[in-house]
Amino acid sequence: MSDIKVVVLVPDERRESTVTEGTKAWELFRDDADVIAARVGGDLKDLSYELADGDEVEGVAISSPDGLDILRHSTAHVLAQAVQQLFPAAKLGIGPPIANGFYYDFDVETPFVPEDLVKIETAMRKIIKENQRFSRRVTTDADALEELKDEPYKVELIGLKGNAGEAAEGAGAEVGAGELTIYDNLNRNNEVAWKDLCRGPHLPTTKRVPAFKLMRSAAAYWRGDEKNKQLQRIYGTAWPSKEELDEHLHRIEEAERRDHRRLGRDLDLFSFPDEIGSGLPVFHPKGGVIKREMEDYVRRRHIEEGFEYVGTPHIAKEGLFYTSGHLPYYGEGMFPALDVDGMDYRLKAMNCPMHNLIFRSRQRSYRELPLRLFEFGSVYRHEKSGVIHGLTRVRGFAQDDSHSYVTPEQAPDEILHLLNFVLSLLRDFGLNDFYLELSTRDDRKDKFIGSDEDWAIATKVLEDVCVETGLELVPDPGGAAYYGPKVSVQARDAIGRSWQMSTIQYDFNQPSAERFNLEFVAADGSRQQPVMIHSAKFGSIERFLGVLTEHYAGAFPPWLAPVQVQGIPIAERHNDYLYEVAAELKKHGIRVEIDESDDRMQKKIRNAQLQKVPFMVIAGDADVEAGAVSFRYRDGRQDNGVPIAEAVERVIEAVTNRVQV
RNA sequence: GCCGCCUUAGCUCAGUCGGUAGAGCGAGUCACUCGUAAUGACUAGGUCGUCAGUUCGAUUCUGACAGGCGGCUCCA
Repeated sequence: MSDIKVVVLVPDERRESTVTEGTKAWELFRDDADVIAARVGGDLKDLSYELADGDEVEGVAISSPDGLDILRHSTAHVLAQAVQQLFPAAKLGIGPPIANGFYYDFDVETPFVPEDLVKIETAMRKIIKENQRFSRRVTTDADALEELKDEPYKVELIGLKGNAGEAAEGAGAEVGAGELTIYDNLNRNNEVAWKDLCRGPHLPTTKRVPAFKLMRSAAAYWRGDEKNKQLQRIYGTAWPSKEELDEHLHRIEEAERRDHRRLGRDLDLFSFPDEIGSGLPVFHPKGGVIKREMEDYVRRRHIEEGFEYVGTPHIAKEGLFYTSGHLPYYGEGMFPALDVDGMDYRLKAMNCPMHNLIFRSRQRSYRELPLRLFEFGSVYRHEKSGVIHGLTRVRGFAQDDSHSYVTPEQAPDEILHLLNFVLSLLRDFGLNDFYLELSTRDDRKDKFIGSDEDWAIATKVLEDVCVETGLELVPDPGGAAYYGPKVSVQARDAIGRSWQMSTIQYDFNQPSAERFNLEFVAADGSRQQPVMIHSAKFGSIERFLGVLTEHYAGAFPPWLAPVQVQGIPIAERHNDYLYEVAAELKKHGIRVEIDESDDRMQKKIRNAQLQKVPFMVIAGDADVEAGAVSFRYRDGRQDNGVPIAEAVERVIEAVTNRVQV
């Protein structure tokens, strides 16, 4: 047996090494228990990979991004084996790793119930304990088809191999594009305990799954198409250690604690009365304060940025939405027609057609451009019943919607202007972490209108502007509106979740002669067609309020807080004194309430704390005598003996500067 | 829209193997007037989501509908 040379890549070092032919990758990393796979010349391999002369080999640690995927995908195999053990009739779908975990789809007669998950988890632990070896075996299409003839979904995937573009998301983990492989799970006697079509790589053995948990089961369409059969999907999570699993579960709890639907009730912000209908929120007085503050601020900023505030009705004759193209392309998203004296009216699902009519209401000159129209437009969308979610997906909402009418030459500057404006607004509301998404047309021509050339121009304009911001840019093919491409701003919240906020869309279709036939008179006296740029800064006021609630976990910055100052008298005789302090604050527009219930002051502090009021001013005998208050922040910090004037100043300062406390 | 689960007091939840229900918090009343996250006592509050069916009898079993939750699909 001859020697071969390999290079082991360790951080900042290339370590040349001579090994005998037939050496497996694991032998290079036997001292490092964290290494669960190898990257050879850029490709991920099992640790059982047999080294070849000249290979450059790097260990893949379990906690690296690739390592986590391998761990999770391997855990998905353990899940599938356990399911087929307990439910022999279950047919396998796909089982890829996903963010924080994995899933596996099964075709079973009866959906899984929570008790099933408990049993499956137990079976999985047994498989892990058995320390089965993941063993890779190269096969051919023909052999695999024969071997897996009882797995109809796998057979379908083999047929798709090579057409990765057509396969479902996640299917790449099964077949990939290269050679077809099957992974056998071998028990201690080297008998095949279970096998699955899979590209790999995998952990060396099942025992290398340190910590996992099954989360839930749900139905999912085969290959993500609602025309296909629904399979039963089991979601799980897996981590390099028990501690990391616990931290993950803790983060989920934290997210639940921030859930705006719960906080909306606890803080008395809004509700969804059944009598009104699904997805139709009402704002209570406290939610109304936040909503009003948001709207006032956003309206003022728009006007400062050169927008003109307009107003339009909630319904219109149906023909308007045929002119705009919304009914043919977006009809099922709109509420059914209302018959008004024999004429069909529709609740509007968007504001642009009405803004177009304002533009068209008289002849426009190039000197007026860019013409920027803005309003909080109430729109109604017939969202499918299963998608409605708190304030983030509703059926009736207000868009902070604007349309800029520009010459094609002005479009890039206007878009950049809008993008910078959007970002500065979001920052004012405490969101600082963004990336952009560019949604473009795909080749489903029936979903989009306009010429290839116009689409190309529009897409280029948006893309250039995106690049100019220097922000991370993620492509989203097929995500465009039917009338043009869009860029959306995705904001990450306090616990790292990203939300689609603002959208900016380039539209050369609605102004066209076949649609609204918008025109302006150019410098040379000719009539030209403007481009319109749609933009919504928050997307929807409702949704943004929901996102902010979760971002702040209900502890809004003082300028947005429904109650900014809670006055807490230590005994009843201090009420009047606090009312004097309150009067001083109210002179400056501060929202202040005095708790004059007969609760004890400890209870009053607790209540203010639970309501997440930013400031508490507490007064007892000592404070009255000194003409001062005890000034408490909601995080528990407190300064005693603060003179009234200074307390007022502190509150005003925080509110005016829109700082968080 | 699809699949599954759920719906009992304002909230969170017990409970009734078919004989119309309880707790804690909250609310109201009273007492207490208190120095940094829950003072005490008492009281009120529920056609058990809605409508049908089975039954002597349904909150409990069955069905439909509405609403919610978790996913899938969708999100102009």
